[in-house]
Amino acid sequence: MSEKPTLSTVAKRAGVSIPTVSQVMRETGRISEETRKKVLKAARDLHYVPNSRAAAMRSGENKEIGFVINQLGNPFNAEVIGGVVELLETEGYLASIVDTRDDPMRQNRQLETFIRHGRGGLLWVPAIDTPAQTFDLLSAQGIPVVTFLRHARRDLDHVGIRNTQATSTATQYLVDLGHRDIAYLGGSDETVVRKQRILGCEMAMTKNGLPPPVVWNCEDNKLAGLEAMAELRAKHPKVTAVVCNGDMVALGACLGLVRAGLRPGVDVSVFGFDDIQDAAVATPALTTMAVSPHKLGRKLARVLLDRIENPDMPPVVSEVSAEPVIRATTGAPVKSDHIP
Amino acid sequence: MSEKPTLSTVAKRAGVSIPTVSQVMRETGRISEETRKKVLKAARDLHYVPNSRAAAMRSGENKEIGFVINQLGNPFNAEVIGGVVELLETEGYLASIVDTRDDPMRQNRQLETFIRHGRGGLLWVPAIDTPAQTFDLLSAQGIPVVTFLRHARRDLDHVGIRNTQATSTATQYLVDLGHRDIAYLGGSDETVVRKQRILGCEMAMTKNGLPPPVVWNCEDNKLAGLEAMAELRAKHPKVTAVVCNGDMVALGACLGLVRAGLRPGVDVSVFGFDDIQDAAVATPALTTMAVSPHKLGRKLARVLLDRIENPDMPPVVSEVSAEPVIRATTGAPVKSDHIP
DNA sequence: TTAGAATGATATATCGTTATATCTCATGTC
DNA sequence: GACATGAGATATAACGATATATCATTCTAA
Repeated sequence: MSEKPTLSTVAKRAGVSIPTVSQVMRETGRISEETRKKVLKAARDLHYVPNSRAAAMRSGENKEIGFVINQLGNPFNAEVIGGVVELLETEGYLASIVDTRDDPMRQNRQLETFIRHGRGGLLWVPAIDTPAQTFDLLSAQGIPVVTFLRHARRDLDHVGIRNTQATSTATQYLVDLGHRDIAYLGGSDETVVRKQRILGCEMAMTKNGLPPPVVWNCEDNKLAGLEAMAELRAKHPKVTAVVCNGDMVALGACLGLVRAGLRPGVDVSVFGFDDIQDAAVATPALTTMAVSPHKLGRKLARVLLDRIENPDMPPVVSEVSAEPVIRATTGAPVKSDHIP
Repeated sequence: MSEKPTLSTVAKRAGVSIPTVSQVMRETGRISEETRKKVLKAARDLHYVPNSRAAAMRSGENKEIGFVINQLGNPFNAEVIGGVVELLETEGYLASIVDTRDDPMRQNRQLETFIRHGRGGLLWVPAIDTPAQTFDLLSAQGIPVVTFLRHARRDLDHVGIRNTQATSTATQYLVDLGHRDIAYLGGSDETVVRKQRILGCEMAMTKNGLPPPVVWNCEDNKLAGLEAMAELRAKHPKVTAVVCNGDMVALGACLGLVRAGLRPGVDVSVFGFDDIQDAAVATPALTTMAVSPHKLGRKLARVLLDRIENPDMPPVVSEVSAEPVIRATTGAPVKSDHIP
């Protein structure tokens, strides 16, 4: 109802000057106990909350962070966000998150919006086909930026996953079980992440003297995974195991198998990626490569804070390993299928 | 790398005064074509992006909105957020979202953070047991606030769902199918929302001369729903249908039935709420009450923008109806169970 | 020819803060 | 008693923008 309280309002009510109130609020310790009490009482009475943007303008210290992500609904990302927010909160920072849906135009608008609205640092999953112009825009602002998952520029800090290593591990596990016809399922984009994952799968196959995997594209959600699995089975009936681009696809693939009267983990093995919450609850429970999204988020935030504190460090790259979690959707191939 | 470009930087480069650049950027139309071009070129060369916080400070117009929600991971909420962001974007607003996880203390910190960081309006799902002090804080700032889902204060604008009507419809549908022993499953909180939903269920029962439903608490996620269904069956074996507090619980309940060797929609009927994406994909597909979260989000944003435009209107309350979507988890009760 | 209007640019004050410099006393020292 | 010392408060300028008032010009009309 009433007008927003400011330093001036509080100062008037307490009968002191504006800088005095400012000093009390910032606890500089140079104000006598007596006036301090007067000021604090006035501030409480008026429900005064400092305006940190005005403060930021003067002092240069800006504690708002922007997080530009490619898919907000994704449960993995949701947990990453949780970790980011948690760490930033403890340091008094506020994070705002926007979803590019992998549209470079929207992304450019959003980054500009963040700059316009004065963010002190940015966390960023660069959209597919991000133009060079977008990177120029960012570097012209001299604002700290950390890329996440997709390592786009070497002159920017980066936090990501050891993708190649992860899918290589998953593939090797399937080969050790006895699988020979393995496919890579999911994704349709040309991202660094997906290329690395496919590469890991290929490397493991080659190392074992096997042909490279069939790569089958589809969007990263359950429904697409369900349909893609059916199509893949139709075109490549010999495939006995699939390494998936993500758990959503993997869960969809399992559903697809069940609908076709097949048992995931017995007739066809399915290996996921991410270890989202549903993976453990699903029936059968999903075998997957796990990275703790929460930890990843915390690390991401930490790298940004380090950069803010120390702007002149050389670029930092921090990659986290994924660990296999073996559940029920993987098993040895059924022999009879191989002797027609 | 370089320092952040400002009006002053651009003005110097273009050889004009600061207000001139400001006018060009704001397209007031009072600047000659010739100087306009000069200025625009300079701005482009420097990758100048206006600082809207400095602008907001002077002009009072603030296009940043805060959204304080109780559960960010929830897919229903994720879609609401999509709708909110979409509408706000078209009007040049930026939304930042924080997750209270229904903790009143955290919520208070977050609201204060938003005020501190100068938000021009707030969207808010009040946490359970929000203290009066929090409302005082908000009203002292004179900042536009719209509550969402949980209608806490009559002097604030509100957007929500017609909960009582919705569960009444669902329950009536089950009664019409022939069910007599119906339970309400899910939630453990004392929120307005849940009370309204239980009330709707009760009203429909009473109207049909039936006893009020058994109310069985559990958290709003799949795993909890799974366990709760088992417990409910053990304690109340006669129950042939459940109305659920949300789709996550409903899906969990279905899993629980399957694990117990029962068929959802045949042995026990399950009615969800929300119509999240998984509801249609699940096997069997979930019958549920659908509200379009996307539309709801757009409406929510619209109400806030109206309030910002017209601060002196009386409080607005806008409630949206939920529509039943009949799928496979509901059906007539099996007769044999009733004639032991 | 000259007052008056219209046009295009600039000067200045201001938003809510903080940094820096300055001021006013009381106190202590020689 | 004169002067330095320091604590506690305040005056002032700045951050990056916009609103308002003002200042040159040029153009129009009597």
